[in-house]
Amino acid sequence: MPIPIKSKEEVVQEFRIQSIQEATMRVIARKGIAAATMQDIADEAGVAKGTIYLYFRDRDELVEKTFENAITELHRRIDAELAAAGTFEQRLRSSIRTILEFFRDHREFFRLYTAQRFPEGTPQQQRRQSRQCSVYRTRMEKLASDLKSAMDAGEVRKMDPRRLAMFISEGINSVVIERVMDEAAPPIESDVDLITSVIFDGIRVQRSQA
Amino acid sequence: MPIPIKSKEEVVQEFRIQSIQEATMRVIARKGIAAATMQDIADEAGVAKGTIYLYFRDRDELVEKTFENAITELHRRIDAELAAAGTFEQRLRSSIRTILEFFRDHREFFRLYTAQRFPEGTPQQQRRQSRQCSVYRTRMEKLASDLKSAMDAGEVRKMDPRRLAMFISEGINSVVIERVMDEAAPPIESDVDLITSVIFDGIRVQRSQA
DNA sequence: TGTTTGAATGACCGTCCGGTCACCGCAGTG
DNA sequence: CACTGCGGTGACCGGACGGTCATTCAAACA
Repeated sequence: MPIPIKSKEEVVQEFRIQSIQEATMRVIARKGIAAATMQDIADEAGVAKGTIYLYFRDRDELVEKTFENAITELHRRIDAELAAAGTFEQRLRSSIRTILEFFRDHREFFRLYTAQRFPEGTPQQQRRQSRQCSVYRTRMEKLASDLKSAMDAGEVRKMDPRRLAMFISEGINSVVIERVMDEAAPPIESDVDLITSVIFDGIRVQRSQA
Repeated sequence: MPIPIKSKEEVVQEFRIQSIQEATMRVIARKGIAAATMQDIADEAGVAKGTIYLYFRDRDELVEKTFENAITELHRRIDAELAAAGTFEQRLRSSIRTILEFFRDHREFFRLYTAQRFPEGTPQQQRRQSRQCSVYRTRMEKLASDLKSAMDAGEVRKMDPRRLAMFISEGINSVVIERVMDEAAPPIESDVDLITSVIFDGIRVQRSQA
C-alpha cells in the first residue's frame, strides 16, 4: 500500500498541531482572545508551554493559523452553496443555512471569529492585522460580486453591492451571535426563513400577496 | 446672578475629567482598546499618569465612564427620533440618519463603541462586563419592542422582533463601519435610502410597483 | 512675605505574560 | 547494555503595564 506517505513522525506532528489548535479555540471560547495565555493553552492541550513554540513561531502565528484553519472550511462550504445550481434566492438561502449549521457545530470557534473581525493591537502588529482583515474583506468582495451578478441577471434590485454585502453579512452574523449565546436556540430553519424573507422581501406588510 | 452654582474648583475638575475622557477616546481610536495604555492616555491629555487616578478609580472605570458618556448622547437622539410623530418607516429612517450623522461627527468614538459590544476579559471582570453588555442588550430590547408595536399596528410583518432587531441593528452598524473606515464616504442620504429600502422592501426586484 | 494646603507629578513596585534554553528522559541504534 | 539524538519540558528572563505615594510647587491666605 503506497497510500500512507506520511511517516510516523509526521503523523505525530500533525496530531500535536491539531491538539494545540483545538485547545487554542476552546480557551479563547472560554476566556476571550485577549485573556487566553500561552500557559492556558498549553494546559488545555496537555503539553508544556515550550512545546507550543516547537510548532508555532509565536502567539500571533498560533492564533492566526488556528483562525485560518477553521475559517477556510466554512468558506469552502459557503462557496459550494453559492456555486450550485438554482436561483440566487435558493443559493443564498442554502448559504445561510450552512453558516448557521457551521456555528451550531463549532460554537467554540465563534469568539475567535468575531475577535478577528476588527483586530486590535499595537502598530507593530499592523502587517499581521491587515492580513487577517484582508481575509474578511476578500469575503465581502466575493459576496458583493455575487450580488452584482444577481443584479445583472435581474434577480436583485440594482444598488451598491458593497454596501448591500456588508449589510447582509453582518445581519446574518447577528443571528449567529444570538444563536451561539442562546442555550436553547430555535430550529435553524425558522431563522433561515426569517433572514431570507427579510433580505428578499423586507419587513413591510405585503398587501399585494395572495 | 444665582445661576453659576459651580465653584471654580468644580469647573476645573469637570474640565480635567472631560479632557481625560476625550484623550481616552482619541487614543483608543488610534491604537485600539487593548493597546491603549494609561501612559498613552495621560500623554494625550497632557497630564501625568497619576492625575488620571485622581478622577477615575482605575482603567476599567475610565473606559466605562468614557463609553457611557458618549453612548448616552447617541441613545438620547435615537430615542427622540423614534418617539416623534409619523409612520414607523419615517421614524426608523430618521433614526438611521441620526446614527450615521453621529458617527460622522464622532469618528473617534467608533472603535470604543465596537470594542464594548462583545467585551473581552478575565473572569474577574465579569461584573463590569455584564454591565456594559447590558447597555447593548437594553438597546436591543427597546428596538425589539418598537418593532413589536409596529407589527401590532400593522405597519410591519409579524415575525420574531428580537431576531429582527438584531438583524437590523447589526446591518446598520456594518454601514457605519464602512463609512468610518472610508475616507471619502458617499452622501449620508444615499446610505439612509439604501438601508431603509432594503429593510422595508428587501432586495428582490419589484415587478408589481408602478 | 511667610505659611499652608492639596492638586499634580513621575519614579517606583508588583504582577503578569510571551518567549527562551539548558536540561531531561526515552526510543532507536550498535 | 551503553550511547546518542531529539522531542519535550518548565524554570527563568526581560519588558510592559496598572496602580501607588512621597515629593513638589503654585496659589490662596494671613
